[in-house]
Amino acid sequence: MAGTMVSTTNAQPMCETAGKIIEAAENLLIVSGFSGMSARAVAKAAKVNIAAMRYYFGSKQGLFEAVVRQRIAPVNAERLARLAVAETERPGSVDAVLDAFLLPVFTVQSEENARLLMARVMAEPAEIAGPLLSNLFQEVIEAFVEALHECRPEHSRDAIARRLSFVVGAMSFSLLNAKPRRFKTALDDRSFYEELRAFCAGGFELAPKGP
Amino acid sequence: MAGTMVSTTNAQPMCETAGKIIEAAENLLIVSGFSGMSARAVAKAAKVNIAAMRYYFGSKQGLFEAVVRQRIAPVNAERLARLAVAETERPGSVDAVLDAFLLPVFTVQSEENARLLMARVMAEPAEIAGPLLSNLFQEVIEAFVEALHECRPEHSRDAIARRLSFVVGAMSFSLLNAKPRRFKTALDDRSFYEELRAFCAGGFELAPKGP
DNA sequence: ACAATTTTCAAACGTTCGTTTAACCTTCTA
DNA sequence: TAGAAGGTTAAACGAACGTTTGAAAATTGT
Repeated sequence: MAGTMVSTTNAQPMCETAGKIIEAAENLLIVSGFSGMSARAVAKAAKVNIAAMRYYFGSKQGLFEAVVRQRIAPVNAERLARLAVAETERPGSVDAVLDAFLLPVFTVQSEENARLLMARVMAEPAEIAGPLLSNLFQEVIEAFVEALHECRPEHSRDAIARRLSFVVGAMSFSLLNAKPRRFKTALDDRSFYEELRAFCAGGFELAPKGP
Repeated sequence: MAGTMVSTTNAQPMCETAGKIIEAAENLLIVSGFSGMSARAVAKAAKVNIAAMRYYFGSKQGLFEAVVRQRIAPVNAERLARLAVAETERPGSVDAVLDAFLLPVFTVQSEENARLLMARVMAEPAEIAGPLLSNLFQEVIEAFVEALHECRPEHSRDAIARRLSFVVGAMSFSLLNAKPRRFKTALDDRSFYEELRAFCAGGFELAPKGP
């Protein structure tokens, strides 16, 4: 067997070198995406030999998946935990379910990088991040579609799933474009989150009629 | 001067070779993104010599911009045209403004590729598509922010701009993920559009109170 | 028909890519 | 003290990258 390779499922302390690689890779991933990020650039930014990447993560793709898992898994765990609470304490509330889905993105890791990475990965071509994201999100999506369907049984599960993808898109895209500021908007995280939640919650209301 | 280079502002008939290159580049862009698409792969898919790319478009980046402009410019022109109509015929209607913004994506070019390309480009890292998108969208965004602000003057222009970015994100992301079907949902364009419009329109309503 | 221009081509440019090898250094154990 | 194990390194692998060259082919104008 070649190398030790840090486990992807179990979050062991992780040696200093692997940590530096992950941190550097995350920063480069956010600005350049997977294909635009070179393994050599990661090694240089981490001030580490390039062979260390293979030693710890096997390949560039392995490093990518480690970075993504480390950021997304805790967010999704928190989502499911909050959803369970919401369903017992505020059953039938779309707002509560949306809070359970959206809030962890802003709270479980305080760094902006956590949100930027998530948004960047969501925008990655399917051939790069597709299977990984399917694994990471399948359980969460099923749970939230079911929960939202119970709040709004007049919508089909497919319609709910579509709306949930609108929610994810609204969040991801606006996070990605907060930096370049194509839609000029500087705002603290709290206010931004509340606007996002309000927008998404409104999207689940039944359409009101005419002008 | 080296080569002729097809103009980016003026849509001349364009010779067959340049057309084949654009078409091949578009298909590869959609699935791989800019960094993941190699110029050689484009030449091979277009069954054209690789030097033809430089001859007509100057560089890989030039080809990228030509592809994007050709698809997005007509959509944005139609958006502004429809917005003008909406403002005179249904003043103050958020639905009408959102229709003006969203419908052209689904109508001015019937091919699915047009929508997929737009979504893919929106997800491209800023260092690749940033300046291009700023040029292409600045006028449209300003016009629609202003129009929406007149419909909902209780929201600041910044808040409106943020919500518009939610709209763009909801559309882009759900288009990108319609193929890999992470959010499983197969739907004809018309129904998909109506759900999207309903969701976005709801997002502009004032938040209703609790449960 | 010829000359001028535009378009296409094979071939190679130098660079950078992700990956791999094999040797070296450190640390701990026998 | 010898050796095994884990960690790190410089150096190089072949392949693919975007770009460029210079000349052949095709087209155009006269």
